[in-house]
Amino acid sequence: MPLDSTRLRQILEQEKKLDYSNKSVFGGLDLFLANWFGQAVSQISQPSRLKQLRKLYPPAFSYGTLSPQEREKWIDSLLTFVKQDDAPQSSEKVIDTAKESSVARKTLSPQTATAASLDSPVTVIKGIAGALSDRFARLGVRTIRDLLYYFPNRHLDYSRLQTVSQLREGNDQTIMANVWEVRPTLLGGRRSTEATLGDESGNVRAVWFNNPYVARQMKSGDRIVMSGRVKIFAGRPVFESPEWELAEDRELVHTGRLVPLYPLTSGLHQRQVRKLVKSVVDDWASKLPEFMPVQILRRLTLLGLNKAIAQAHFPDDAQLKDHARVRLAFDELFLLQLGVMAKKRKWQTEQPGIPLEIDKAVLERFISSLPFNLTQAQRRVTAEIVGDLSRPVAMSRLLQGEVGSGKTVVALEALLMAVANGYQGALMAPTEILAGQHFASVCSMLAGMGKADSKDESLCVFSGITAKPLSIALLISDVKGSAKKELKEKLLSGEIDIIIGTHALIQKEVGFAKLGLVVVDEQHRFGVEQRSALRQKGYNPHMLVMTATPIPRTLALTLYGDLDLSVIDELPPGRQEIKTKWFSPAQRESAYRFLRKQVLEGHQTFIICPLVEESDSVQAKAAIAEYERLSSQVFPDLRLALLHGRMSAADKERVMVAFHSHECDVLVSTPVVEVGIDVPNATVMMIESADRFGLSQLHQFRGRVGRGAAQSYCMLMAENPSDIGRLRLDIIETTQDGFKLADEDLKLRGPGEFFGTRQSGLPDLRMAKLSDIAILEMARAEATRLFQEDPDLKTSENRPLAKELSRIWPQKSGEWS
DNA sequence: CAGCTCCATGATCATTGGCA
DNA sequence: GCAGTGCTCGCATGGAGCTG
DNA sequence: GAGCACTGC
Repeated sequence: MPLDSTRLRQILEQEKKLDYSNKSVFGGLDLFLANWFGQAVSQISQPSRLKQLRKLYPPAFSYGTLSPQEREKWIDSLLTFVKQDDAPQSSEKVIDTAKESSVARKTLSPQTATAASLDSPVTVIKGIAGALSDRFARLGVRTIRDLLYYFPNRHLDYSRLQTVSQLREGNDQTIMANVWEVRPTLLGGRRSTEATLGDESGNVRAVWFNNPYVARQMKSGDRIVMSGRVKIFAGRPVFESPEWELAEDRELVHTGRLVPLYPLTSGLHQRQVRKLVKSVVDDWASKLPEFMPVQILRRLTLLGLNKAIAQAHFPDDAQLKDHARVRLAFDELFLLQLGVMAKKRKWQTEQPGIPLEIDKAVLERFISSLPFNLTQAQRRVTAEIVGDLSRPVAMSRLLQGEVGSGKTVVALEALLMAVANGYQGALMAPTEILAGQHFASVCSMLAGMGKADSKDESLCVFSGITAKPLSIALLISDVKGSAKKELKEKLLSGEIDIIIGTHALIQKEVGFAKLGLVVVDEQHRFGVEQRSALRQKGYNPHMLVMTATPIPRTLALTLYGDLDLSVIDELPPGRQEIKTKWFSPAQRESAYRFLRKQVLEGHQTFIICPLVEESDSVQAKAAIAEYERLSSQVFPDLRLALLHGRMSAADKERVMVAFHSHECDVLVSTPVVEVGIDVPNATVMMIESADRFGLSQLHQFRGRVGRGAAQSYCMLMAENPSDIGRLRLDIIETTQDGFKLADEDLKLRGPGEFFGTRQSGLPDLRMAKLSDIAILEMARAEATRLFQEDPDLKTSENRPLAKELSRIWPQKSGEWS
């Protein structure tokens, strides 16, 4: 039987930290040592070792009487002694042969016997059977590996060991103490437990409400480590339902260290999960194969996988915990990146695209027919897109640009190129309102260069632009049966050149004759799946995705690594700054006065009500209520209108049209307006509970005004913003740059709002917060590099990586671009 | 709205002692 | 498979905030 | 008291 020295080592290390003050154990080390050596003598059989032991601990030995220097020396020699004892078990060389026998003999872990693997169900773990495995399954944990990757939400810092006298009111307090007394008691009518414990510096009480059992688990005289919240009660410190465990136990799990806190589901207990994870980490973490190529590990000085996993759960210190997170986050982002790049390469090589010839004449004529000049950025982006179109590879490009930066013009250029080549183009918007607006603005842009011959509201034919007449159609659900049918037929026959609509466009019944280009507006309302749906239909058109949501470049490149990126980072000249200010409740009246004044001057205003998501009845109510309050009490004399996501499309449309034509002055709305209504006469955007929106979203709202010549304003109402809410408001007040705001947004609230990575079929990001740009960049750089060197990951060095990759990525890979 | 998860909350008595 | 035993480990409740 | 391992049918 090998000597159990972990406890001894803990104490000795502790003693070292305390500068050999003989305080690592209450009452001095001697008592403990006597005990330990007593056991040691009885367990050691080798004569030579016994002799060493006797020498270290002669009969009259007393640690307390040694000088600090002597103590240091003595402890060091004791430690070396103990290490010799451990050596055969932990030395790497011997393991492979020695392990099986020693493991089988020593730990009675049936896993090793019954060929369990990392992918075995959790039920092979001792302590998990039917009920528990179901609960774990609810958390997505089915296998051993899942459990290893089941990371804590956070850690509690119970690592600072204190004496009783040092205890202060507060959260993460830890002591090591003797139990003087434990008894069941009645607290607030509940059967509870109360204990008194003490060390040499004083006593503390601990109470466990509603928890009589503790009294039976703890005996007076036990030495325990206790961690938790201390409150001052009647002038004395008291632990409230603290965590605790016996000090002479083996390694501490629940106290006295950085303690992991796992997400739970009902029926699982923190301690239970912790214990299970601990045992799994101990038994299995070292068996995870390292898949990351060594050069990368070295170059970035990343932790090895085994260690990272272990440290992510039970870190030795905060720094290691961080290193572990970096390593694991890197894994996620790196694999994500590799996967995305592989997909891109796959579809680019497998399906040939349609090379379009660039009709410079048409392009030039279009540009010069516009009543304004293109900005530098627009020209640059046009060139990028045109370049893509002319290649025999389907374009897949993300076009970012602020509201009002002129994305639509660029899109239209691309569409014209498709048409000039005899192909069709489609423009898809997230809502019907927007589709309608796009239709209108596209028509008006074209009006400058050709004669319009508008057949009806949903079909417009231009002559004089391209060789044959150019027809543009709007396909939305408003278009009635017969007309709709006709449109579809014309689309199929190729008679319609450009079609504008919503998701309906990619629904099954709609077919195209020669689809050459698809432009998708507002990416974030548009799933990756929808994009790929088109490809599934056998078309392989060029694709341009437009978004007004500024995504920081690195993030965009990673999440949408399958897209190329173009940014219009310049606004047309003469764009005004929108004056932005937040109002406290006390200033509400003056805000209303201001708003009224603007209306009286002939302008229009928006009021946004606090809805997080549309299509929710509760929230619709909020908007309705606000609308009623405003129209009856605040602005009875003004013309108000209401818009929310619960209304039928036709009603929405009607309201929009009415507002657009200035039949009303104030539009009370849910965030549906976020995605674009163009009302140049609107000058005020008032946002209720502004602190509940993300910066980017606020910025989007703000983009709804200031589209005309008049000075425009954004008024942010916030009842009592939290600190970070307040911070956000300050930022948006002073910043007009959407990209900066997006960055700030990431820092302040993480990427959740941005895009759920979840629904997109991408692998989970558990450890990686997309806000750690540094890791993102590393991952991207390494992935790019690797992809260049060995795109198929077929060198022996990269094989394990390939395997990991295919494990992480959902197999149904054909489904999206 | 419903279903979940997470988090904070929950409660007192008695008692003290010995000197100049 | 199922029942019985003995084991270890165990709070209950309400409100808050999030998500389908 | 819930769940689990283990035992004995």
